[in-house]
Amino acid sequence: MPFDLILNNLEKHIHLTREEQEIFTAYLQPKKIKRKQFLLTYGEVCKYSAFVTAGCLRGYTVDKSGIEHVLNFAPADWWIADMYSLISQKPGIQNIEALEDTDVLLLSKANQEKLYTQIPKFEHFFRILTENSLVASQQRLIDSLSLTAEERYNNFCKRYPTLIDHLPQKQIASYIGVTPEFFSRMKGEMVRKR
Amino acid sequence: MPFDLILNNLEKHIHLTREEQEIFTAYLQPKKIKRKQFLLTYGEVCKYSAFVTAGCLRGYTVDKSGIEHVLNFAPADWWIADMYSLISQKPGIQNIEALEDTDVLLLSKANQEKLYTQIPKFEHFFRILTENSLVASQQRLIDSLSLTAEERYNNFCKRYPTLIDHLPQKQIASYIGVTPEFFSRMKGEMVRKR
DNA sequence: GGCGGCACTTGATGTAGGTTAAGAAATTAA
DNA sequence: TTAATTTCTTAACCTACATCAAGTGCCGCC
Repeated sequence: MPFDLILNNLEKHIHLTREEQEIFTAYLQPKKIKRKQFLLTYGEVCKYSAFVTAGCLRGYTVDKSGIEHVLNFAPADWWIADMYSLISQKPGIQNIEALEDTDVLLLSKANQEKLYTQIPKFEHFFRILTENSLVASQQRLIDSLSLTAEERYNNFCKRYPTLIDHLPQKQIASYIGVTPEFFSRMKGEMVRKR
Repeated sequence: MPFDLILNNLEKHIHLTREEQEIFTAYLQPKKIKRKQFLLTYGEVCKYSAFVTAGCLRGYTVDKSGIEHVLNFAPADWWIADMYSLISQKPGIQNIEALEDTDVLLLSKANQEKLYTQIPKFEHFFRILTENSLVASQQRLIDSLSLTAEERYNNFCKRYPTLIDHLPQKQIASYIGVTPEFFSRMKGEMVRKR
C-alpha cells in the first residue's frame, strides 16, 4: 500500500477511522523527484507540505556570498516544506532538492486547510508536528551558539545515524555549519586523537 | 480590564464569544514577577505558558562554560515558555527571568489541553502561534549561520526597535551571539564608520 | 577506456570574534 | 549621598574556523 507509511506517521499522534483515512489520502498527490531535481526553488511560493515515502530531500538556503546552508534533511517518514513561504504565501527562501531519486506525497495548503475544518484531528496533528519542529530548531540554534564544530558533528551522528554513511560529507559540513575543507581536517584530527 | 490585552492577542487569529472568553479567562492565573526574579529555572519542569501583560522577560540557556545565550525576549503582548520542557514534561534547559517588574497570565498545560477539546479554536490559535515561532526560530538560525555580528545587530534593531534603548546592551550582545566586549567594540566601529 | 568533473584532502595564510585584564561610567542599594 | 555592584569601554593577545590554492582519487559518460 503506498499510503501505509504516511498513515502510520499520523497514527503516532491521532487515530483516524477508515473513512477519514480515505478522505485524507484522496487529498494526496504522489510525485517522483529525480536525484538533483528540485521540489522547490528560491523565490517560488511554497504551495505544498511534502511527506517523503522513499529517498531523501534536503532543504537549504544560499547566502549572499553564495554559500549553501542546509536547514534540514528529510529521509523517508519525514515532512518537509518552506514554512515561511507556506504560511505567508510569499516567495520563499529555501531550495528543496533530492539527494537521490525520491518519492513524496504532496498535500496542498488548500487541502491542508480543508482537513483542519473537516477533521479537526488534523489541526491537532499538525500542531504537534510544528511544536516538535520548533523544539528541534531551537535546540539547533542553541547548539550553533554554544558548541564547537566537533560537538555539533557528534550530535549530528547521534541524531541521524542512518544518514551519515550515505550522505556526501560536504552536506554534513554544510548542516553543522563549517566549510568542507575544515570538516575534512576536523575528521582527520578526530581519527588521530583516538 | 486586566484581560483586554490577551483577548486582543487571541483576536488576531480567532474570534471568541463572550461565553468562551469567560471560560478562557477563568483558566488564567495572574502573577507578578519582580525584576531579577525567575518564572522558571534550569532543571525545573515547565508547567505553564506565560503571556506577558506588562514588563519584560528573557528566556536563556547557560552553556557548559557558563556563558548565557538569550533565546528570546518577551515584552508585553508576547507568549513565552520552555517549549521543550512544556511538551515533554521533562526537566527544562531554560531560565526565564524578569528584566524588570513584570506581570504575566499563566495558562497551565492541563488547562491549555482542556481548551483544545472544549474550544477547538484554541488548537487553531496555538498551531498558528507555534508556526510563527518556528519561522522566527529558523530565520534566526539562518542568520546565525550566514550573517556577521554587525548584520545580526542591524536585524535586531529592525525587529525589536522598542527594546533597544531600555535593554542593557550585554543582553543584546547575548541575543545576537557575541561577547559584551566584542559588541562594545563593534558598536564603536559602527559609529566611526558613518 | 579515457577524460571531464566532482568530492575529498592537505597546506599556507587570513580574519571575525574570543579571552583576559583593568579602568571608567552608570545603576542600585542603603 | 555615598558605597557597592553592575555595566561598559579599551587594548593586547589568542583561536576556531575561513579562504585560496594545488593535488589526489573516483565515478559516470561519450
